[in-house]
Amino acid sequence: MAGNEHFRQLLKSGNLKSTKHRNAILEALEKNDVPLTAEELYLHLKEDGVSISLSTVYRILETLVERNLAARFNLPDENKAVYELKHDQHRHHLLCVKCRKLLPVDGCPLEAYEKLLEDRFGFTVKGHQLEVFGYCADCSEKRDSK
Amino acid sequence: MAGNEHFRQLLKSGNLKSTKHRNAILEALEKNDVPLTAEELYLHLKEDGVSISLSTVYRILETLVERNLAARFNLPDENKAVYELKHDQHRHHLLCVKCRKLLPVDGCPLEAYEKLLEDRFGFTVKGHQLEVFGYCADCSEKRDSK
DNA sequence: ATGCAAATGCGAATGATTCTTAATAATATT
DNA sequence: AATATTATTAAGAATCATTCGCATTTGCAT
Repeated sequence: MAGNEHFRQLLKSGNLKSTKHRNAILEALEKNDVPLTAEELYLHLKEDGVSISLSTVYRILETLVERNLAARFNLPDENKAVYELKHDQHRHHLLCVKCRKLLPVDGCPLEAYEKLLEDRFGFTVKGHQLEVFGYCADCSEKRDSK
Repeated sequence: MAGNEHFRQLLKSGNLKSTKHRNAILEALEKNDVPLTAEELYLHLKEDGVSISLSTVYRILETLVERNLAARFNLPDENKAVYELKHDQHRHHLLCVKCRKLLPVDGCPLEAYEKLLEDRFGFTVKGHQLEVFGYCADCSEKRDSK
């Protein structure tokens, strides 16, 4: 129950009641530190002894995204969405196309580019989505030595 | 039938037979110049008098992506995939979150960043996916004047 | 403690995508 | 130009992710 109070605050900041399920989902997202699908979250909670309905998982995630506490996006070649907590530091991910591992990377290279887009196209940038994919260190090694 | 020979070449380059349906899909993708969903393509073809099955559209798109003639990705807040032809110039898109228009932008700001990732994480970058979203010139104006 | 609004469970409904199988069409060969 | 070979397509069923509807339960202000 360590971070419970922390999550309660977070939820209050979005005008949301603090419930067992919401706390559990926030905790799972924080603990894992990589984007997860609704079903992965559902299974993690189950393992932790939290009984929950899959549709509730979806509903909670939708709410968190709505209140800007979480982000939803898609990884390449997947037809399901993943979710992660909004971090202080804006971040992206490296996706290994071989082992499908995800490596979070803090920081972002796009500030200058977005200014350029605003100047050149009169487009008001509100955000972006960037995923980089390739071979992680482990899988690169194996490929090299082959 | 203007570009037929052009598409035939393209398909041959991927070891694919040139068929009415594949040509029609390539033509629709080229003509529209923005990413389209499988269903949008299906409807466009229908309007052009090309009778095709939706599952064939999916299968052809999958094949084109496999052979690296097209790219598949997801736009924010959509749970369906869109497809576009691979262009000579690597490109990204500006998505207007208000009117949902898509504006293609040639060029890419990520070369330096990818080198940095390779150095810092030993990650071998094969590609990336970047979509920028915000308000297009038209929709920005309306917001300003409000 | 009580009541009301918000949250949840459960299963059905929807929407996108993939699969299966029989029929058809595109190419290489004659 | 006809044929054999093999890839491609149609049609709809099946699957998977996600959303919805409604009855029940829970959190929280009073």
